[in-house]
Amino acid sequence: MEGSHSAHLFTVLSGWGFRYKMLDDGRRRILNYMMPGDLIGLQGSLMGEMQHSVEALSPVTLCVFERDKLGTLYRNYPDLAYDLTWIAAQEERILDENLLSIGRRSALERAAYLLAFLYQRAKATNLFKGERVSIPITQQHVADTLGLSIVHTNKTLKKLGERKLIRWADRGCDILDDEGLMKISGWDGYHEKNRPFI
Amino acid sequence: MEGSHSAHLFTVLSGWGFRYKMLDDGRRRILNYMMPGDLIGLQGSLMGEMQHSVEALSPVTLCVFERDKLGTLYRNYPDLAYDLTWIAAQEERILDENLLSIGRRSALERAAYLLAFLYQRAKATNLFKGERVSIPITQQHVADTLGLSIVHTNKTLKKLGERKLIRWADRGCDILDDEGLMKISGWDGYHEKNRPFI
DNA sequence: CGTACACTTGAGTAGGATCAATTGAAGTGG
DNA sequence: CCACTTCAATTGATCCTACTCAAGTGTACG
Repeated sequence: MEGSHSAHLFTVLSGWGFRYKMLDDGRRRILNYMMPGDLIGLQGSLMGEMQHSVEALSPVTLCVFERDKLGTLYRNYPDLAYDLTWIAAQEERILDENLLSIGRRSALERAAYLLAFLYQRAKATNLFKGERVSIPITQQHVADTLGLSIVHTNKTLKKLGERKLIRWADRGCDILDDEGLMKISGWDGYHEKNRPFI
Repeated sequence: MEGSHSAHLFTVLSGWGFRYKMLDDGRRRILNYMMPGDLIGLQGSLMGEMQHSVEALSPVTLCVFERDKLGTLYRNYPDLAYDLTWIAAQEERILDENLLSIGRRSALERAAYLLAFLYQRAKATNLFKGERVSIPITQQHVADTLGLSIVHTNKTLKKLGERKLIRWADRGCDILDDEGLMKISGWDGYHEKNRPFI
């Protein structure tokens, strides 16, 4: 929860989750999604207090670090420290991309971007074992990520469905045409090399 | 420039700048503003290539690091390495906040947030020596930050001016009522403690 | 004196919000 | 096993915020 003083820092080992913030009036804003290899709570560890909340979308397993030992880690394991910074910088890069998308693209473009992005990230982390290629989110999640109303989100996703780019199952989305989504969104894909796994 | 392979990492010592990305159609998206104490090029240093461009808003002085020596720094100066991560995490926090604002607030709220935010950050970094309290940006910058058209940005800023919250000078904005802006934006201010200065 | 750039202003339009209902699947408890 | 609730997805109608188009002003500068 936002505002909590967790004594821990986590690495996601398996499963899906998301980071979000709430506004006073009850509206939720999803900031990003968490997948294996992501860090949870770095901000909290460095600055004393979580600035956002985190929630799971599927059963998740985590690796736990003691927050107090972060200083020790920096002193004794410079390579790990470097990896931590790398992951933080990568998260920053993703946020840049999201910001670009939300500020300057239409609803259809944004939706296409989000789904292509989630699909590609998930694929890069082996979240799709075998053929099952479904993203475990609701349309409300999409709306809260893109800053659209649910109604309009629904109509937008329906358009993507009509074009055979995705198929919306209950509580999940199947990607049918990754390339097609990227073309609509004007996004050139997720290129990440050598992500360290802590 | 985005895509460049700079051999350097910089710290801003004085002056204003901003980070941005361009879309194919020529539209610009400002991601964040840079002030004394900020890092430029960490992403580029860690991942080999700049993912965004940077531009100055006023004369700027920088402190230069050799990118190659980042490994050495992590091995020999763990405290500095820790500070680097701290700054990266802080940037992430600011991006979260921007994302929240852009996705879930009206034009007036967003504009109020942006100006209050810039004002408070600048104040925290001693950018305002003496009485001169002016933010050196054009309305085009505001538009490209908030994802609004210039026309609508102009009308929105005018409203803030009518309410005596700001005064728009040519190429600059004076903040008259910081509290009032925060109230409109529904933002509770910039609380940053102990930022390291590298 | 001409050009460029930042800022203004007005008119018409459209993309997405809000309001209001409905369907359908998945629990849950008696 | 069936009524009852809940939550996700869907659809239609109306409204309004912010966009686009189109001019115009004022100032700085070569």
